[in-house]
Parts: sequence; structure tokens; C-alpha cells
Amino acid sequence: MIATAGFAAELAAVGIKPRHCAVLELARGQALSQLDIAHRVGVTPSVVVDMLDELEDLGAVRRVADPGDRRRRVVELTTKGRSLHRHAVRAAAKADRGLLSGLDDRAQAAVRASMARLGAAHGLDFS
Amino acid sequence: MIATAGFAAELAAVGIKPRHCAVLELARGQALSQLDIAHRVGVTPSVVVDMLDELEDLGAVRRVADPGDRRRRVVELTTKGRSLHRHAVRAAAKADRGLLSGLDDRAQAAVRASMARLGAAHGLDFS
DNA sequence: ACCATATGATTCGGCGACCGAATGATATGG
DNA sequence: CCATATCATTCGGTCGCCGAATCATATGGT
Repeated sequence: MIATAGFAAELAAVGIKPRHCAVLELARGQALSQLDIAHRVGVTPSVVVDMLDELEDLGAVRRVADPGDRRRRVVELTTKGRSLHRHAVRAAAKADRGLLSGLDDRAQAAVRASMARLGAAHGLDFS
Repeated sequence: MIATAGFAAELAAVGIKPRHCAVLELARGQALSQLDIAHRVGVTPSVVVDMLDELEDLGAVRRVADPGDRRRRVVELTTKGRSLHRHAVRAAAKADRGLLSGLDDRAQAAVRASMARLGAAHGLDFS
């Protein structure tokens, strides 16, 4: 199975899809508006609306009106949302292991190190 | 610019899209039927029909009836098709360089080596 | 030799993820 | 207090893909 298919299947079991992970990851820890999320994820605001509709239906997320600027809607994870995020992280780790499983430990470490440097070089945050 | 966007733009300049590269790469060198291509690319036969329609319109490809089994249509690259393939290879190399450009030579080599091992572990052919 | 069945290509309708323009609500500066 | 900007949303469209149906050709059993 292609790695992304396994990842998607793992997520489907808990009701979400790969694209929702970006929202769960970003909204966890920081209070971001929908536009913030759109910019960070690299997608148009209408896509964020769509994803949040789905996540809200799942009870994973709340849209909270920003008291300081009532145009903005800040995205907050619920307990369910944090649980889904943990599922997603585990699913990603599993997909990674599957992708690397044919390599010996040294080669696996080399891939991880290379990918980390590559991500860092492109401004990705590995917190 | 995201690496894939640069790649796509480079290809668009010569009239093709990323998905066509798979066909150009596979059909170059071996005589494959449409179904062969579908299996190798990991896509349904109807998608191959669509891609070949586009490549045939460009004059990049010919569908040749297999004399031994007239149901099969073997895909042949034309001179134009081989030229497009060279463009694609150059565009891919350029995208790779862009992706790696923030790293020093040693780190770049490490990424390339890691990716090659990863590909090999998953049965990819780097000929 | 003939027909049932299998296989390759094609067509067609639909889906999921995305974009862009238009709309409505709220904020802000002159 | 109004013109303008900004945020969220809605709506229509595009792109790449899939799956089922169809048509042509091949093949094996009787």
C-alpha cells in the first residue's frame, strides 16, 4: 500500500481526512483565525471554511468570535479535537515507519536527518 | 514558490502537465500497452486514455495497434515526445536543485543518497 | 467451427479538493 | 459618518481521478 493511502485509511477510521491534520496541528497551541490558517496551510480561505465545517460537525473544533475584532473567528480545538490530533500524529508516525521499513537503522536515521534539514531549510517548524 | 509549482510551470511552457511525465518516462525505451502503463503508473485505464488523448493531440505519442493482439495499443514516443521528455527531465532536475538550494553540498548529497535508497527499497527503478 | 468468457480500450457520470469572484458583516481612518 | 478595507462565507467552476458500462478482439472448451 502506498504510504499516503495507509495514512488516509488510518484517519478515515476516526472520521477525518489528511487535509484536516493541518488544521488540527496548527490550531493546537495557538489561537489562529481562519485567514491565518489559510495562509499557513497554503490554501484559500474558502477551503478553510469547508474544512472547519467538517471538523465542527465532528465536534473537533469551535469557531470563537474574536472579542477584539468580531470579523475574526478564532479556531479552538475541543477535547475531541485534541484526541483526533493525537490519532493523526500516531498515524503519521506509523506511515513514516512503513515508508522506512525496508531500510536499516542507519539509513533510516539518514533519511530522517535529511528530511529534517530539508524542512528547516524551507522554514518548516519542527516543534 | 513551492517546488511542484515551479515544475508544473516549466512543463506548462511546453504544453504538458506533471502527470504526462510518467507516460513519457515509461513509454520511452519500452513498448508498453495502455494497461501496462496504467498498472505501472498506478492509475486506472481510463486515465491513461485521457492522458494519451492529450499527448496524441500534441503529437508526442502514437497509439500503435499490436499486430499480435489487436486489442492492445502500444504507445510509441514521437520525436516530439522524446523532446518533451528531455524538457521534463531538465525541469525535474531544476526543481530538485531548487528544493536543495538551501543546503550545503554535503547535505544535498545526503538527501539524494537517502532518497535513492528509499526509492530502491520501494522497488523504484533509477535507470 | 462456434459460442461463452476473458481482456484491452474507450466512454460517461460522478466525486473530492481546490480556486476565484461575489456577498455580507464588521472595523477603521479621514 | 461615510468610504474603504478586511474577514468569513457562498457559489460556480476546474482538474485529476475513479468505477461501471460498452465495444472490439482474443481464447479455450465442446
